[in-house]
Amino acid sequence: MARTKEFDRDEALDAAIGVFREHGYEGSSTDMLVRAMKIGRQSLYDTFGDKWKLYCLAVERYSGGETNAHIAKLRGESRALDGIRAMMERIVEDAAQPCLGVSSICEFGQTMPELAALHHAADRRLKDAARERIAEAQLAGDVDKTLPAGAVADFLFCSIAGMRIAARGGASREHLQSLGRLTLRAIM
Amino acid sequence: MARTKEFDRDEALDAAIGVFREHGYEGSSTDMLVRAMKIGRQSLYDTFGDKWKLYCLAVERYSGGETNAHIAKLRGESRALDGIRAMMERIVEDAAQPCLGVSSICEFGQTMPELAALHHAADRRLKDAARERIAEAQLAGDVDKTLPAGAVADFLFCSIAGMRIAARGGASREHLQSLGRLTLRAIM
DNA sequence: TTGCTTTTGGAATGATCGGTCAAAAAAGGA
DNA sequence: TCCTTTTTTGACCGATCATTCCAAAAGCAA
Repeated sequence: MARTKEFDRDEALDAAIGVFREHGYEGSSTDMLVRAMKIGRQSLYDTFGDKWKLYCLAVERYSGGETNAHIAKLRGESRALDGIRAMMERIVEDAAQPCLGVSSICEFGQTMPELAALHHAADRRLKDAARERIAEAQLAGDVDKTLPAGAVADFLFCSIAGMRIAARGGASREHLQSLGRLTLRAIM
Repeated sequence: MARTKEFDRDEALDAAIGVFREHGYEGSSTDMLVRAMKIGRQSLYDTFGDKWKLYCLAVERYSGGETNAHIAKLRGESRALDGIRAMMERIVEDAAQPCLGVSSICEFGQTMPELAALHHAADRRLKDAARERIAEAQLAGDVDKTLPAGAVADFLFCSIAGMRIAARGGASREHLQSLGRLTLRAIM
């Protein structure tokens, strides 16, 4: 049971996430990855298999973290609508870095089953949490009761994806805030 | 002034657009392009320069066409709100094929000035036309008069981008229709 | 036909790709 | 100290990349 240095796997994965977010899968070379992850080339292959497996792990970790962050904001306020608003505000705050989820869907669509499965899993978890809080806001009279909570959740995440594209396309902070406001307006 | 066979330049460009839409820039090889465009490899380089110039031409042609289609729908109805609705319905109709504009922004962000300039130009033309029709709908009492027309236009295109991501992620037609409905609801 | 131009296809360029190999170096436990 | 395991390094592999060169083929004008 010999213990040696053993670099931090999650830390390396985070560095890989950074590269993939910025350049996509095809645009990221193994050299770029190795350099950013600050590990030896062989360590990458020993630890993560190959570039594609590393990418899938990166997407899984990234969307898990993003989902957690979304849910934390959703549940972080006592009033449900405030939680929803906090989630939208976080999007504005973090819009400077591109979203790996959006990038991955854009690059591969539904052509890679294992990737689509990852997205589907994260999506369901996120949508369930959102629907719950939306229903609560509807009971409180803050969100239109005539709208199906699932449709509202889908709309929120559609709008979030659009805002992230807008940000990647150069939209200013004020611009994004305006988009967030109109999104909330749609569900009230 | 010798006239010879001379393949159709626009037709070849359309074929290239098809490849780039599906696989992005990095994911498209010159072999794939040459095969799809049905021209010799040398003709590609003689006519379009190199892969990057071809990509820029493809994006320019694509976003020009998309902008025209959007504007045609916007102006195709006598009632302004109906024009806006028609534009949103076209998104649902054509969502099966990925959008080269979204893909290009996602892949390169603002890192390539010539590409960013293309997007900016198409964006402005589109936004101007939309703002005009939105103001008209506001006068008719169909769109909330308290919202700045420019902000409404931005919101519509943000939502359109989100819907296209959703479609690429596997959203059904009904799903997309619901997103379109909620988008319109936001501005009324 | 004779010419000129355009298009084509194959071969070849050098660079870079993802991935492997083997040996050196480093680190901790004994 | 020595031993074991992990990590790094750099060379190396075949494949593929974008691009170029060149000669053959094809189309049109005369």
